[in-house]
Amino acid sequence: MEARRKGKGISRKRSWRSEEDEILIKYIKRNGLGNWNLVGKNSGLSRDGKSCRLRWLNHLQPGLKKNLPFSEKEKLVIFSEHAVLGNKWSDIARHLPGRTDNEIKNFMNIHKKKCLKNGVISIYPPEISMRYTHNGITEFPKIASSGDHDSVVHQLVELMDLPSIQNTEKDVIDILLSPYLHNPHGSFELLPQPHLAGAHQSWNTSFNVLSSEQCSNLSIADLLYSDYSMDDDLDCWLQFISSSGWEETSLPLQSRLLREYTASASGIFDPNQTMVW
DNA sequence: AAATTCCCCAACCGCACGATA
DNA sequence: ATATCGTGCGGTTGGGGAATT
Repeated sequence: MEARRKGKGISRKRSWRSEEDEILIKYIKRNGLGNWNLVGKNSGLSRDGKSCRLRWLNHLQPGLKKNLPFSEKEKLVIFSEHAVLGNKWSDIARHLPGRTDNEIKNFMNIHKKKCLKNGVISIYPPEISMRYTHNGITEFPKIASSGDHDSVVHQLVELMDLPSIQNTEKDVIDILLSPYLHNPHGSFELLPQPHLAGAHQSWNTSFNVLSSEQCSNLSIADLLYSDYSMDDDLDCWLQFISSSGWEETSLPLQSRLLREYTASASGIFDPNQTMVW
């Protein structure tokens, strides 16, 4: 009635009361799991079978880790499986005892939303996305959310305020990557981009300089997690690039060139420094 | 303190698929 | 072969508490 008065129509949602839960649990204890439609009809609940099934699976069945936040290990499993399976929530849930598909779906949807809001393109932590980097080529991780591919790319284009490019993933990636390719110290660095402010915070990690080997194995996703600002010495770097035949070289060779260059650079960069997450 | 906005998560919807009649 | 039913799945919605103004 309240909803109707507010002109929003009648709400379809009705939360389960504890009395209803008790009835459902008793019914299933007595009759076992079987035909959910019969549960709806015979339990005395004014709920349909689907609703009963959902309530049981997501909240009442034994062994659920209800009210326990996902552990870091569980999160890693989710990301790892999602990178392979995509939105196959029930398949992912099979790897996590006590967790439901709905729970995982909610977690990922919230996570994706945060990534999108913060301008983080890769939804996966680097340790996951690096797994899918082979021979220097990374399969770009799935981005965000609902909607078809084009609409996702369109979202990105809007989000990143890139007005005049084609709506293709390649164009978006090219533009996203371009700032990194001009770093003079052998580490890939991110140009100042206000729309990416705070992006690195999503993993609660710190990101130090990468060694050149690490750079050569980096994925787009990993690059997008860095939060370094552009170095002033751009001209020097560009000069090095143009004289090195960089464009024609293979990734391993580029890696070596980077190493050589950084070794001769001002000492800001330590080629042996490791990445800290 | 009150109003508003944000965010999370439980509940719902529609569709696909397999089993059965 | 096909109609019906039950189940499972993924996408979406909206209630309500938390955070912010």
